[in-house]
Amino acid sequence: METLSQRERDVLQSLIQIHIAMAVPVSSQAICGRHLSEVSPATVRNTMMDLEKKGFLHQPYTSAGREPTDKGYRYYVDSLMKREALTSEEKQLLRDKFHSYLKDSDTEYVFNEISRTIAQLSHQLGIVLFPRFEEGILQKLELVPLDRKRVLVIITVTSGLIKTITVEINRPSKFSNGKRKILISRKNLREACQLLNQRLSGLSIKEIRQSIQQRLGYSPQKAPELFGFFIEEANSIFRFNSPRELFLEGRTNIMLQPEFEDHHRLAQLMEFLDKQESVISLLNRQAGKQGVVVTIGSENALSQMRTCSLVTSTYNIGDLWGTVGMIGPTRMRYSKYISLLEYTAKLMNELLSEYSLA
Amino acid sequence: METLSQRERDVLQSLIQIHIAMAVPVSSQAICGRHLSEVSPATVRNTMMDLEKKGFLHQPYTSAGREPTDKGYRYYVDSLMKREALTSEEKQLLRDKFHSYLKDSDTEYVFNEISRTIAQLSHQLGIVLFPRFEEGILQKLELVPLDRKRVLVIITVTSGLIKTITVEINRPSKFSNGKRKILISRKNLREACQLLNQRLSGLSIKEIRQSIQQRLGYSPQKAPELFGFFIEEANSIFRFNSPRELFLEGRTNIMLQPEFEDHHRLAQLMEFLDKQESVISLLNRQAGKQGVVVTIGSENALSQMRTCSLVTSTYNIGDLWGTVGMIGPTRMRYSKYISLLEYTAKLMNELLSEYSLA
DNA sequence: TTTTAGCAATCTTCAGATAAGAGTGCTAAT
DNA sequence: ATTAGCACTCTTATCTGAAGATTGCTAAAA
Repeated sequence: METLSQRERDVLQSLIQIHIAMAVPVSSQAICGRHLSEVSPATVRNTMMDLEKKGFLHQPYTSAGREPTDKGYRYYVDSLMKREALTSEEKQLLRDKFHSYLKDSDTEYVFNEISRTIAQLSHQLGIVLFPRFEEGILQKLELVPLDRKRVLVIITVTSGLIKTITVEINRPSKFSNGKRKILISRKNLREACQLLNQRLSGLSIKEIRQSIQQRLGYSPQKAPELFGFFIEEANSIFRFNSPRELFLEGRTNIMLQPEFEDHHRLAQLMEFLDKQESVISLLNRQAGKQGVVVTIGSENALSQMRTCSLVTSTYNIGDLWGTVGMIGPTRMRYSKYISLLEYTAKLMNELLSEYSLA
Repeated sequence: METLSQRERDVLQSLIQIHIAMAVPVSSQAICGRHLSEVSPATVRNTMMDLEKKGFLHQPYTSAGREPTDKGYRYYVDSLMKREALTSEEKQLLRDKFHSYLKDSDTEYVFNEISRTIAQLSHQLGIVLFPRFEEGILQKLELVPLDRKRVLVIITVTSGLIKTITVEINRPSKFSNGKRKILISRKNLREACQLLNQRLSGLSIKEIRQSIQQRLGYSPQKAPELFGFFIEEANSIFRFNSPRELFLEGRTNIMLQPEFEDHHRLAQLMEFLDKQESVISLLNRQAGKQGVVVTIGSENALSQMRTCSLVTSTYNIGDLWGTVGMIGPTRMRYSKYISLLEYTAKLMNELLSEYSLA
């Protein structure tokens, strides 16, 4: 990492703090007025020129104040910024909110409210991505007959999280080529269920989907048709990429930021946010990183995110993990929001594992 | 309804058509140029004055062209507009899309895609509201043990739609005041389940929630604790107002309309859309109406919707019904979009009932 | 060598002025 | 009842100049 003189560090830090608060290019005077009153504006100006040459600042036009570049923010986040811890009131507020959500045992509701809370406290866009169910280890699989044609598959992974999927057995398809009808009897189901559990439990959902064919083979000893069906349909049964895994709240917060006065830029971002898959894939790049991760502006690669920062943290529910985070303009209060996400993730780790989630 | 002369009707219709296409105040000249070439602009001007006096038109400023008022649009939709049927290509496209969604039997995905399709074809905001499960008649209720503490409740209503809810049995609560633990044995569950079905099936979910106390009483003959639990928790078990009942797609479409150049107005609308409950309650006002319903601008009462129109239709899945619709500026192509929603609802009626939905 | 004061130069922003143009409303003629 | 003609109104775009913010540079001071 590039080294900066103490003076440069002071100026950069001060400038960024002012810029975050005021959302306009910062002048040498402003810096002296607020933080560095011991030196003159001229001195600060000289330092600013140096910082600009090194790529930490940028001048929107000749003889305007300076704004931090993405590189400037990066340096700030990595080396300058002092974390602002949440106050005990804020922590209590968060705890209380979590407990009130959890009264309702509807998982989706809980996740949605969490993203809403993040949005509320940060005035940014709050994000929660459902735990990556695919990575979960199958604990138990149950089959419940619904009617003549449909079976409910209940998949429990070791975290205790469950997913239910309705499958239609006798739908016209390649497999049952119009001729044989599979009988859904209690007995059939019980046998199939037992065998599936024997063969599949302990594997991750992903593994199951990928290798069910080999694992089960076409050994037609018991309940062969139901088996055939599961093998045939494994891809859709064990696939969990529902668009409903992603919870975004607080779009308005972002809209109201001055950097999105430009209508066109805003439209681009919103279009991007509307495509859940692309947001999910953005979040997946952060997968596996420890702690809170900040991705600033152009570090995001995607053009729609060029002027935005993404702050994320991973949370864990048993052996499953998901992502919680926020999106806002690069000019955001990292020092506070990092703590917010850290604490939110911690609460999720603590509280969500203990409760029933479906 | 107010009666208008043929001339007035011609002018109003022509003006609205032009306004929908051009998004600017319409001049007398424009009307003569496009539709009423047999009369002079001066004549049209006179008629426009009459229409303005009657409240159908409005002039943004002296000596500008005219725009339709909400009343003008209302008259247009009720008496002037010729429905534009979908072309057979469009119908086929819709059918194809539906069939491709239904390959995946994830209900939420299907509903989400439908709202996305509406958005795509109309360039407005597409809306789908999940069927009102509350109105459904309970067909069957099943209890499946998940682990020591949790039971999965599977509720099937007569349409065949199902919902699953995880309930935690031994959570600390008013009811089990810290002392007695309810045992979740297969036998206990089977008995409770049987009894619940006996007493509750044939009732609507709403009725069950409201009157479960009376219906089950505290008759502690069999599985008394489990029973007590269900009575105690009926309100949360049989409540379905998940925020995930509402599917909105295509926010960007609306943003790009010229009427939302004003940032502040846009922010207000988006804030409104972000509060799912308020959108749901807006949709619920259309509940029970037949066919496609158009609500124009201030007819919506809500200030955030003052400049928008809501077009909705009801669809049915068995005995359940839901709402599908769109939101856009009052200046929208009603003639086409009404047909679009009508056909979409028809497809939903036809296709969704036959498939497994969970 | 580092810091600072002083100052011309640069660029934005805003208010006001002007010109062009679109469209109406009115009047009088058809 | 319709229309042509025309003055009038209001918007929009472009330009201007003044005010103000802020810089970069130079030369002096620390």
